[in-house]
Amino acid sequence: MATSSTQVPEVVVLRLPLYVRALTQMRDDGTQVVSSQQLGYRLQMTPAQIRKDLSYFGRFGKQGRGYNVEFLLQVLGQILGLDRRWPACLVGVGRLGRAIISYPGFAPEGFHILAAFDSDDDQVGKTVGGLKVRHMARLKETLQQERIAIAIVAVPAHEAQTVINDLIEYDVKGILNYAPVAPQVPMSVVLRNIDPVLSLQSMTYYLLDENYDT
Amino acid sequence: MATSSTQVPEVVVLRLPLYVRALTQMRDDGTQVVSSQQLGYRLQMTPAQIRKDLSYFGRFGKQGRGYNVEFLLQVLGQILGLDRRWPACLVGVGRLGRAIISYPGFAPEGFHILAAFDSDDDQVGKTVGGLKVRHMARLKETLQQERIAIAIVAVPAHEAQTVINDLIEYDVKGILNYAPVAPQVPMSVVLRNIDPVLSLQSMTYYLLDENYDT
DNA sequence: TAATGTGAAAACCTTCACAGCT
DNA sequence: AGCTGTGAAGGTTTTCACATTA
Repeated sequence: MATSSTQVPEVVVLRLPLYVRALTQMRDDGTQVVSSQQLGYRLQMTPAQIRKDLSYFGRFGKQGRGYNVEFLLQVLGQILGLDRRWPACLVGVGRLGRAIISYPGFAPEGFHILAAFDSDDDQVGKTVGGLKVRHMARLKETLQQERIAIAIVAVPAHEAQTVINDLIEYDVKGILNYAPVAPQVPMSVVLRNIDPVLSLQSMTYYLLDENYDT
Repeated sequence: MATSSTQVPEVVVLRLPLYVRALTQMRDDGTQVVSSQQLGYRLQMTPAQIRKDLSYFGRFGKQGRGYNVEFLLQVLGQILGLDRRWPACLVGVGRLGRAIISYPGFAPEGFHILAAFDSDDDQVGKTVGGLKVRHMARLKETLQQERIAIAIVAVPAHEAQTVINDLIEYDVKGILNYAPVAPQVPMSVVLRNIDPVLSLQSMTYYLLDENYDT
């Protein structure tokens, strides 16, 4: 229960969802107990790292046995806040935005897109994926009414920073940004970028012949 | 020119595309010279880090002045292999796959999706985003003919590992994986995962009140 | 003067190795 | 016997600070 006073490294927090994934699948396969060894094998990481990561939050295993999958899942869910609903909104209902709205992977994990916005008057009023598109002018009002803390941004690159500034002004705390830019946000706001082109551009470095190992 | 014998840290390689992005925009804005200070401000990182990162590859700046934007862009493009075309293929033409095919951000960066595959016979033969969908059985043949080294995977989670195994068998060297799994690949293959749910699940940790700083 | 490039120091993260519990 | 939890060691990455050069 007692949150450790030592600050948890961000890399550790980034790995926890990976553990949740693997554990969920193991549970669905009927596994009841798992060792750091087994989990590590599944995720291609060392058992020591998994144990160390978990130790930042408490002592969840049983010596000689391992971790109870169900229990560990519950604990990790609580640590990450996955035991709640997270209302979210989408800004930008172009091709990408539409794909995001219809993506069926968010809701089962508790992320519910409750509103969609666009600055294009031709889009406003239309229904996309069951949501009536609202004008950006209604951002503030909607965020407050629906208690939305998370925004997903899928607008053109040149509009992203402006949109993000608005979102922050209206108290959004987390932003999942799909626009190919590196937005500036205050430290109090959590930003995650989804950028396949950047991923490809670092990948190619390793595909060049010059960089193959001897 | 001479590739340094010291191995470049992966974190550094992951940051280079960020520099490319920022520099490209600066160039388009008419900036000709930039200091590590200015670039750092733009990307929210320390000037020292930028200088150190670049120093792994050579000496590209001028003391007292900074870096020539155009020149640095050219150098970084060469280091990352962005000065080539990268033929790629897509596996899985469901909702997500279709969105990826129509995403206009890949081609301008040299990533060209030349073929699309699906295991669903109802999809095979249809045209999606200008590409005729091929059956998975034609994977090997096509990859070799088109000299494709990069595959984009957008199949359901439970099919991902199988598809990826095939791709690797047929000599794909880089995989951009959109399926919500942690696939196992040999070290010789470069894997990048795009997983918005994982991003959200680590974000929420910081949105919980208990974790706010005093 | 102004900014790079870089050894050295500091901070950070991972792995080791083993005491201790089941 | 087997595996966790964890200090300590080891390795990596970031930051500092300054000699150097345009």
